[in-house]
Amino acid sequence: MHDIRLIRDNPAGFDAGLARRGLEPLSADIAAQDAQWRSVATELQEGLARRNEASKAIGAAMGKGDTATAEALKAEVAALKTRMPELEAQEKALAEAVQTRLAAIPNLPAADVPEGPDETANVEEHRWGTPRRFNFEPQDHADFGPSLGLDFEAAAAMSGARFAALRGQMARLHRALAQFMLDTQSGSNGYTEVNPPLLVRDDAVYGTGQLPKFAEDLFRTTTGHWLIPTAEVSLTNLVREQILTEADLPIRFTALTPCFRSEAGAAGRDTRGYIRQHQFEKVELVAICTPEQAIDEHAHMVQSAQGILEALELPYRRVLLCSGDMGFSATKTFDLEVWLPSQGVYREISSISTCGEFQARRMNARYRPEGEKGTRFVHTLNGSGLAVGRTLVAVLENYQNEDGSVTVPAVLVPYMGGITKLAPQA
RNA sequence: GGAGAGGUGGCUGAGUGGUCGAAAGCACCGCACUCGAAAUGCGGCGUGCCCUCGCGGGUACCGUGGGUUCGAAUCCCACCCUCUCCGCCA
Repeated sequence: MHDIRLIRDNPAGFDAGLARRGLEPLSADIAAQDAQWRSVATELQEGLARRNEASKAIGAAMGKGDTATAEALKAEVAALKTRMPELEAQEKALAEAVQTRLAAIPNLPAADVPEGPDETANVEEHRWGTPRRFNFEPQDHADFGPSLGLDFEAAAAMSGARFAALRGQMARLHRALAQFMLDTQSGSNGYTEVNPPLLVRDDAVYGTGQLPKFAEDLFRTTTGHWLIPTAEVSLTNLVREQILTEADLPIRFTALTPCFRSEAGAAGRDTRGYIRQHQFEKVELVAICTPEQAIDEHAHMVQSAQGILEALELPYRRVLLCSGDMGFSATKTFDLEVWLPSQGVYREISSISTCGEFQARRMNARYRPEGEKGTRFVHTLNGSGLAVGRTLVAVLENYQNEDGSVTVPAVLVPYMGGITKLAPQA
């Protein structure tokens, strides 16, 4: 959510930011709507002021027992009030129109975000690890996975496309990955482990920015709840409508949760394999901090996510997203992409964004700066640390052997009860 | 799901139709006292929005949304949430 004052004060700057996102200028339109609202609001307030004045006089007259004066004043106010309902309705409609307008505008890119229309303009910043040289043709996990317990067929029979069941060693490996990630993030990386709600109300999803624009990407229950598409929603909303103490910041949360996405706009993309599912697990990282802390928190979050890939010895690269490829609420985003040998490409496995006060405004999440009066909006950040399903795919593909087995990464062996290899089950 | 109680400022908590943005206490800030601190005393201290160059003025806000009234924290309706008891349940 943008501050209307910023648009009033610097319309050109606002439109320039939108242009970097590939959007048409909106400031003139919004400013006009806003001016109209203010004029109506002022007129309404003047009417209310006169009414309040007269009502006080009525109270005073009645206190003195002067019924005649009181009755005369009552008649006067009644006449004065005839125009009020209309003005009130107008004011409300105009205020809502401006709000609705603002709520649908994405965050503006930070100054150091490269400009570009789509992912082709993203900038690779860092590369870690060397893709393994196979002395055989590396296979697609969708091909050799099923014999290791990755069951698409049975899941499709009960749930349809984009669902999978993990069995036996495969389920264990998935759990090991999740546990390892959660332990690491809640340990030395300093994120407080949370087990949050997976079903949330409109306000929460609006707060993080998935609503109102992206309802079609979400699942909704018959009770009107939304299934979270990411724990970013639950973790960030942990501070909604709160006034935090500066000394408590930064606050870091992590959670291992299922995520639910309808993938409405992804028809035909990644239909094979375990890359794009309606339901997947993810270890999420969220930070709530002051504006001054945000850059360091972002760096720390990136480190926290990269650390997982490095511990698993999975080659990856870090990409700074260009203005046109960022999500709705982000002002700056790094993606981590892991090497998938079967496709010979790096695929997104984590997205780490700083949102400035964009989400905080929507959630009304503030803090009280020390030695300053009043409150300020917090900054919010979120990132995957990591997507468990996609990490499983990366492990399977990078650690595959010619005989169809998969070596368990060393760091996971303790989580596997000593199992060092997934072997095909005929 | 049923019955009951309740949601008031950063916190605790008064207030059941008018002069209530709201008593009191705590917390916080300033001043006094003190070598300094504590204790004590005095004063200050909510937020959003609109108008104004500014001083300042106006308006809204007592869970949320409607309604009654000249006037609503206070009365009415709906909803949300919390607590207690009962039922059910992993």
